[in-house]
Amino acid sequence: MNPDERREQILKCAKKLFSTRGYYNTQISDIIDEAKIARGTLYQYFENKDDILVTLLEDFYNKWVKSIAVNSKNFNLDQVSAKQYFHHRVKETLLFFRNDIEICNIALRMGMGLSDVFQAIIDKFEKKIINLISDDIRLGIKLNNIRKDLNIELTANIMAAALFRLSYFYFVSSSGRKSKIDIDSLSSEIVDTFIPGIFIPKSQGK
Amino acid sequence: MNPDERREQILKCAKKLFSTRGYYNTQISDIIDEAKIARGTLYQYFENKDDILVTLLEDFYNKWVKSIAVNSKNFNLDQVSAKQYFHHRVKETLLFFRNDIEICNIALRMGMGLSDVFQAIIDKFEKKIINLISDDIRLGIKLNNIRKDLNIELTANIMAAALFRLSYFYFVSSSGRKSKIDIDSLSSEIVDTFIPGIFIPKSQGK
Amino acid sequence: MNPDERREQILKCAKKLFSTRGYYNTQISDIIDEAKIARGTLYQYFENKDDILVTLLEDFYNKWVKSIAVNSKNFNLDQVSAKQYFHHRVKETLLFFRNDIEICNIALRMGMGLSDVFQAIIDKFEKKIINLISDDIRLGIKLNNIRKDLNIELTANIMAAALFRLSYFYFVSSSGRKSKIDIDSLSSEIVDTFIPGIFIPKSQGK
Amino acid sequence: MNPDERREQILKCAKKLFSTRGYYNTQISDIIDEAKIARGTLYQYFENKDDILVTLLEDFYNKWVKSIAVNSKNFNLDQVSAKQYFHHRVKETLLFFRNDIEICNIALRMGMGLSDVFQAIIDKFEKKIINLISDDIRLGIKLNNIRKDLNIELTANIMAAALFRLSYFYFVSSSGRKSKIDIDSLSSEIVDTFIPGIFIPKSQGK
DNA sequence: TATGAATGAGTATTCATTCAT
DNA sequence: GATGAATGAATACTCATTCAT
Repeated sequence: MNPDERREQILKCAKKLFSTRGYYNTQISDIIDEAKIARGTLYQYFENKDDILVTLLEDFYNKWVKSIAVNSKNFNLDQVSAKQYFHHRVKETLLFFRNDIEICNIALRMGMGLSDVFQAIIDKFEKKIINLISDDIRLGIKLNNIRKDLNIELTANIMAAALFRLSYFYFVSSSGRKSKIDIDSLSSEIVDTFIPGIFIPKSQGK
Repeated sequence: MNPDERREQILKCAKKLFSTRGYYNTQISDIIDEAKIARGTLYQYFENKDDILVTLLEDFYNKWVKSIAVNSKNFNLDQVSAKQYFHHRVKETLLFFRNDIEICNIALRMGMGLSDVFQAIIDKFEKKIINLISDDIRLGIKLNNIRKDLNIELTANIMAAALFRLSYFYFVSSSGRKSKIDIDSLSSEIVDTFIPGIFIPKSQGK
Repeated sequence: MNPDERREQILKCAKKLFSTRGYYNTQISDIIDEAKIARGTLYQYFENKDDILVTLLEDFYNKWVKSIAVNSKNFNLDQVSAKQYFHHRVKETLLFFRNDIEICNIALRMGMGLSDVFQAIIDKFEKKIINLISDDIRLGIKLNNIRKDLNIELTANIMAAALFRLSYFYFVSSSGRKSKIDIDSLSSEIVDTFIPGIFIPKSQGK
Repeated sequence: MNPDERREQILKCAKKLFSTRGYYNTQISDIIDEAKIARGTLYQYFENKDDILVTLLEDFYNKWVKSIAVNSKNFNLDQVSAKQYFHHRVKETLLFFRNDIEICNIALRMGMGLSDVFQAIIDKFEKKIINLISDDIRLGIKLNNIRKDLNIELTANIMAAALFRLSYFYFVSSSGRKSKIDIDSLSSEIVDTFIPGIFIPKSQGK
């Protein structure tokens, strides 16, 4: 096995383990066991444990940037509708993620590795919120407010994701911004984004 | 300070630290320094480090369940429109999250505490994807395909969140389900969910 | 409950626990739980954990000394045979030990408190040696060398105890004595002590 | 130093310390200091502190079982007298114990490691009981009831050991047996076991 | 006297990293 | 390059003891 292959093999094993157990719950021992190499060998290819994850994340980032460039190049905007373009973008993104689920699991902070005890509670919470949204959608369908052909599971996931992300974005990461966030108008904007795609238009809407 | 207060104080300090540095980068020493208590005191209130996080997460979950119950009770479905109901739900959720940003940061897996090196790369990636979507939206606006009054930042965040979450949901967490996911139809469903709320309807769409 | 009673109660609980789990595997918490008193109360009656065991052992020693004095006084050597005197001594000793099994368990170093894992191995070893001696005795009975009416279990225990104790006494505790121990003559003396009480005399013994 | 040697070295140092100070008064730091190795090295060879003692005890047990097998094989029962056989067994046992005094000290529950304070009281008690028995033997000799050539120290130790062990055996370890122990007959059996080897036969016994 | 919250020195254990072979 | 034994700083956790109420 030549150096490059060995390096790839270590990355592959580390990625698998990081994605499954999380970074902090994966030990160097686990990686060398999985890769069937000696402890010292790993340190010939990577400076330290951090270096492995940094390499994985950088690789992921670079592939992503490259994939965008390729996708954009192969696409002639003049020949497709806006909808087709949107569809294309979404599809390419999903394909890119599906192509390497493990690294996505790491990079999208989905499997950053809490022990099972913690994960269980978080899973319970997420299930609860998805169910709650699903119930609301079903109610809307029953009351003839929401499209009957809606994929409930998918919509609930999008909603939950949007609320999580926006909470994080507006309350945590941009907490230093000048203007305070107005929850009321934020809610309105979210609602307005989703309603047309989900709700059945009413002739005389209240 | 009575036992209940002390317990709360420890939880508060731990939450702050977990949310800032992450669970694995927070040491017991950090917590007791922050709380200005002795090492042993912490272990009179919590079995171990895990127990602290579990308590925080359980508390969060329970508060969430309780808040839903309260919100549902105070709301008379007959007297409001579907849109008002939707708006109410979204607003209450955002308020709940904003009310305790730290725990959300932990529970929503946003601040699970990676060291700065990793965080930097992930942030770079997220910024990239948000920018990409924003650029697409701006292009759509320029081409008169997308509503001019759209909150670009918010929409880009929702899109990104949806794509992350759905990738995780369909490729990772439900990887055991019977039917394979068809990326094409999944993309279509996503596109259909968003288009009506974002795009300007065309009489004769290209 | 008056102070003396409380003190006795603590000693009683501690003795029970020390005897069962051993000194090092019994915590102050265990004692106060068992005695149903507060942590601080214990320290009003005893200086520290050591003090409790020292008190128990000293009490035991003093009772023993006293019991000997009483037994000796009540016994008129002129009116009994040597055998009766021997029998009396043995009986009184056994009665004294049986009267407070827990403290004996501690003081006779039988239950000085190893965790179960260790105890299991030691028990296995002791059972093995007792069985081995028992088998030898049975063989002797079969070959008509040993009295048929012998209590095998009791004899095997005496033998094992003698060998353990003498090993300790001659090899460990008196290892500083001038003359080296001659194993051959030591064995002969042991054998000579036991043979007459166990073996069947032969007309022409080899 | 190869792995096996290192392992042996650690065991040797631990055995020495356990035997001298006792298990609970020996720290990992003491062992690594004694073995002149790093903290982590110890944990490469043993799972934890318990594991070291378990290994020592298991080794001891296995050596013992093996030694019995060897001794039995090398001995032709047909060519020796019962007394010779008995002598052989006793001698082999003593030799085995003397061969590794430290582990015996641990396994025979003689040196399970109490702090000096406790040990002092127990020693006082044991000395007292040995002296008492010795005095009785001397009295018997003076009164011409007991053999003049008796090794008083050895006999007193055997007696004491027998009484300790039997108390433990009948009052503690077999406390679950059906029939209650009759102290009187137990005493008689003990007396009968010892008298022939110790006492001078009388034509007309008092 | 009784209480039990608070203390912190002490202890076992982990695990990334090094380096001689 | 590859190996894996050795390292030791870092860390979680324990538990006898104190002391304000």
